[in-house]
Amino acid sequence: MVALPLMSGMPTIVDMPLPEHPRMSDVAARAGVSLSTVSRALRGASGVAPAVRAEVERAAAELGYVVSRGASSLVTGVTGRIAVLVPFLQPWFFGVALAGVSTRLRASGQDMLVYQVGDVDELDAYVRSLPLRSNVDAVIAVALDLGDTAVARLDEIGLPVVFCGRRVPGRACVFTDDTAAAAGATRHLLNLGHRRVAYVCSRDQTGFSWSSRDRLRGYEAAMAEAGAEAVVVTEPPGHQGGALAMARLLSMAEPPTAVFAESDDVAMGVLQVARRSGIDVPGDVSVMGFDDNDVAALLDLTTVAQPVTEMGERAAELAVRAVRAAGPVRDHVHLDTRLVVRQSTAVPRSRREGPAGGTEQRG
Amino acid sequence: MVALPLMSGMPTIVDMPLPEHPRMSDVAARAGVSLSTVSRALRGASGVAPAVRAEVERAAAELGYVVSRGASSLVTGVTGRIAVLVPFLQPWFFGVALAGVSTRLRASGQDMLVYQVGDVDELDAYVRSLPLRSNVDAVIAVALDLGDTAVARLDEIGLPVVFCGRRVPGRACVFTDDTAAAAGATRHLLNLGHRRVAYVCSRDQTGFSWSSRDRLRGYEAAMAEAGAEAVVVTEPPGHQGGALAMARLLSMAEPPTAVFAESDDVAMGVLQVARRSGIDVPGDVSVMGFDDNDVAALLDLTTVAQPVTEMGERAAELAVRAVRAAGPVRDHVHLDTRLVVRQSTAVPRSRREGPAGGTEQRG
DNA sequence: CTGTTAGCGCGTTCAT
DNA sequence: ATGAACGCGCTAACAG
Repeated sequence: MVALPLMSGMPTIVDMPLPEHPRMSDVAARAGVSLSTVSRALRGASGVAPAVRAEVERAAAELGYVVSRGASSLVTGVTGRIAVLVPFLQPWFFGVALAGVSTRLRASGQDMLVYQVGDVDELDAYVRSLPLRSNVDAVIAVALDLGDTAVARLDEIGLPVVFCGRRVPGRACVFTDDTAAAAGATRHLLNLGHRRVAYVCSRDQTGFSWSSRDRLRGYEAAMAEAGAEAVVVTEPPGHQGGALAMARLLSMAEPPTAVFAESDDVAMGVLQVARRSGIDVPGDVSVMGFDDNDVAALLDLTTVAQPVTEMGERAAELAVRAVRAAGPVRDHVHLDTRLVVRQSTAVPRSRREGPAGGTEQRG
Repeated sequence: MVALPLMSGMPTIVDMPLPEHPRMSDVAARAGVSLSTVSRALRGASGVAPAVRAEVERAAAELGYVVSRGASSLVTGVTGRIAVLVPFLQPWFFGVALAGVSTRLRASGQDMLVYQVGDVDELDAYVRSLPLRSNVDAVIAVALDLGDTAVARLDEIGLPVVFCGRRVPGRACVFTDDTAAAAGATRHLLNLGHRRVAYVCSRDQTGFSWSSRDRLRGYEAAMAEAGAEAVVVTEPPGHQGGALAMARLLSMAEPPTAVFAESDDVAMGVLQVARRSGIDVPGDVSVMGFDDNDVAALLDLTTVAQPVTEMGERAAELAVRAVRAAGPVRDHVHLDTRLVVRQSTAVPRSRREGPAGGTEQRG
């Protein structure tokens, strides 16, 4: 083997192609000032002569220089990053919520780190060991119940937490009143004249609560209030669960005349089975959803609309505020839902054909 | 005002509540070794006596110590973060793709930074100034055409780029053959006996390509091959565009007997208008989608399925490899699509009622 | 208003 | 196999 004469200190082919990014010292040299001045100027700190500031900015622009966040966060402790925890990434809700968060964070130049924590164990693993240490400035938990231990851990680290989609006493959170909304939706069905109103809720397989319990409570309250008997069917999440639920409801001795599904997704399974069974909606049965996702409009589904994008934006807003305040932010942001009445709900057949009379049609 | 005797150097109430995280020196002290040894041990580097390594790990665990990525990336240049660029966050496709990326990155302990770049200007702004400098190790562009200048800029910085959902010569990418898939879907309709097959494509408002052009090409090729005349209707994206398109198609002198929509989302608008117009699907008109999103199954839509989750996973895989290799990775990962035949496509009515005979039903 | 100094927490040479 | 020094790129205290 031939010994190649590689003198150290001499540039070799190896270190030439490194496209060395300009550093702050390069900018300083070009602008003819010191490092601190560059730092101050670029950071918008006070105490820099306007002319000097302009000169520094020009030099930076010409060099294509961008401050290294990694380096500055090492000393400031601020990373410019915010973590968003979601149980799933696929469902409509989370995409929309993330879009809201993203929009808000872009406005303040923060970056969005997204973690999918499918079950409580993953969540725990995330909170425990992974990348919290000097990795993010705040955490936004979307439609997620962080356990007490997880929250305690975040507190210990001094990391602000914002809950999005769930009301948590004593914590920064943005939420809608699921219970009241579900009660309102149920009352709408009752007011139409329905008595047998069934509720389809999804089994909580992952240990999280998707506001599921709250909606159930609202339904039950409204039913009790009206003296009607609650009929609750529990199936797996998603439209498949909705389909299973509807199949079960249709095999009851006295099938319901109205079905309130926990979410639009579930409602779609209900609609599918209804259609395939030749059951007219809303003629034979009314169907109510929850969410107002983009398919709901398409299917003419009456549903409860939540301002999901705004929830994301507001949650991000709280997170940013918490970072800036460097102290606890405990705001509760309560957003309104609204009932969107479409074609999937109507007066029950019994009412139309009954003694009340009117312009009802038969056959 | 009373002057408070605050001696510097003396701990005040201000710096006491800071929940000081343990640093590497704390671990070193507790294990009775030096910083370098702790660093080596925790990083799994060679040259540490097994006993010492165990001792260090124990000390770290007891202190709840986690290595600061910020600090280590300052010296190694590796951030452990990968940026994912998406044009939108809401559509089904992106949620699923992100889930794939997330899963793969979790496996190697990388974090996922998500940026929504709604139009080319935002993209440019992102690539140009924002957080690239020592902020991420690689970039995954999902269903996005990075312009040449943007790519050149990333090259300049030395940041690996992986394209997900689009074939880019000379670049790492994972993709499906949209042209072939669209051609296959079109041929399926032609083989059923349809001659007037319309294509609904969405206007590219943002300057991005959603594989739209490729699918159109496949459709046109298959039509030409069969000697059939191409009928292309262009409308805004989403199901609203699909609805508009179907309305236009239905007002033609000779409406098509089959409609091939660029995406399932568009197809849903087509289905909606068909249903509202009392047009039977597939009796009067066949409808074909593209994507196989979760609603397609619900609506019995025949469509082209893409392995979106796998696309995300493979893209992340390439990104991780590029980071490790520290050199260019140019793999092309070609994934297969498949036609999912459901109830929205069938032999055209003319064929069923025509001279071919058979067990067709009338009325 | 500006420059100088001293670290932020860690990886990486070198010695030993 | 281990430890001491140095520096990653930047900000924060000081001095001038």
